[in-house]
Amino acid sequence: MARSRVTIRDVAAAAGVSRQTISRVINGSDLVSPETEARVRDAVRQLGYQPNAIARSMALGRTQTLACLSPNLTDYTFASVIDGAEAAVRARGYFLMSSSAPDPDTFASLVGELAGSGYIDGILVINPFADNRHRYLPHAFPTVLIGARPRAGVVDSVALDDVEAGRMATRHLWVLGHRQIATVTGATCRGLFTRSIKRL
Amino acid sequence: MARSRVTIRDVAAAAGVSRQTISRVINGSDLVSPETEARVRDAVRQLGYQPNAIARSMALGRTQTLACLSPNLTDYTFASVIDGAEAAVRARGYFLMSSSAPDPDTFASLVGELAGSGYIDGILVINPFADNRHRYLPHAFPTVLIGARPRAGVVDSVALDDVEAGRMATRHLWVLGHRQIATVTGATCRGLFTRSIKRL
DNA sequence: CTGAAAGCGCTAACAC
DNA sequence: GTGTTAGCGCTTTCAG
Repeated sequence: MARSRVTIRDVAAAAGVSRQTISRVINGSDLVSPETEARVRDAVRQLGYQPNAIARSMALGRTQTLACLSPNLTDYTFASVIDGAEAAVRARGYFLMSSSAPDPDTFASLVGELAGSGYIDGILVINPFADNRHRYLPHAFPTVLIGARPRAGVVDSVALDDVEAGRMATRHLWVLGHRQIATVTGATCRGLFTRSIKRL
Repeated sequence: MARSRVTIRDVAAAAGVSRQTISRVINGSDLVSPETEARVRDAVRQLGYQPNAIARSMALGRTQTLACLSPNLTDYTFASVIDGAEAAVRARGYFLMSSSAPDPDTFASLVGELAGSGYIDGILVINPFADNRHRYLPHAFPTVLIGARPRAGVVDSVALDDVEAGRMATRHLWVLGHRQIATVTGATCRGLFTRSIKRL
């Protein structure tokens, strides 16, 4: 188990240097002599050392982990966004912890728990205006809204211009010569699409 | 930010007791006098204290966090499983960090990183036999396979009896009097379904 | 019932 | 270049 794993101390002993030097090598500091570095890397390899992320987070005050909250995980649109977010996040050396909050209450308590526990460096909120959950957005905590309308204003947000998207799709069909164009939507966006088409 | 938050120290000072006592109250130890406890709870509330999960993990040697790895997040079946797992996990006071590993390589590196970093107490693997990724399952690390065939054996696993499920569905239709029964599937399970129907 | 001391594994700030 | 000294915030002995 995690408890029994080899620590920076063991590596230091094996390489005959101080822990600090190990830390330097691990974090790519360039103030280490090439030979020392080589010796350290050897020790690391032989002992199968992997730095403990928790201890690191503790010392650094940040966890390299982001949370992503969405109403649910099964909605294909949400899932796609999360998938993309995860790839982007990981490419930058972060982890993503995705959770779903079906209702505002769950959302509120999750946000409180996540933002307050120190487990997370920032939060991504998908569909922040669903059932008024934006009222429970974390205060003074790094947050990005996804799928927010641009009006979000105060916080950073990624918005999709649904109206323009509809217009583009319709125009495409129109250009192809189609004149009988139907749209299948849910209740909420029906109005937008209709308007979009009219204005073409 | 996390760094500026109120710590157990502040609460201790405010309540006029030692940190240890705060810790006891937080963790529901019963060796604290009712009045002390009340005083502590007051201080906690007034200062808006929330224990730091990282520090806690550090001291405890576990993180109360599980990881769930699936080939992707957008497959409805996977997403449903994750959604369920998350609810179950949370109900037991854990967090769930779901990640997707589209290919065996990603899977292998993710597993190594997660299992070795101390960030995670255990791993859930969805569809462990997809593209042979079971070869890269973590060694000596708490793991549960989901969607594994019962033959998994060595590790704990949750299996779905696809054949019996198909049989049940078909029988249901049969009983209703239907005789023309079709099945729409992907390439991999076609054989199973066909057999299931034949044996009815 | 409560407190004091030590330590989890790592990194930052200073020496040398 | 490299080592030493302090912590990060919490919990666990072990004393009182």
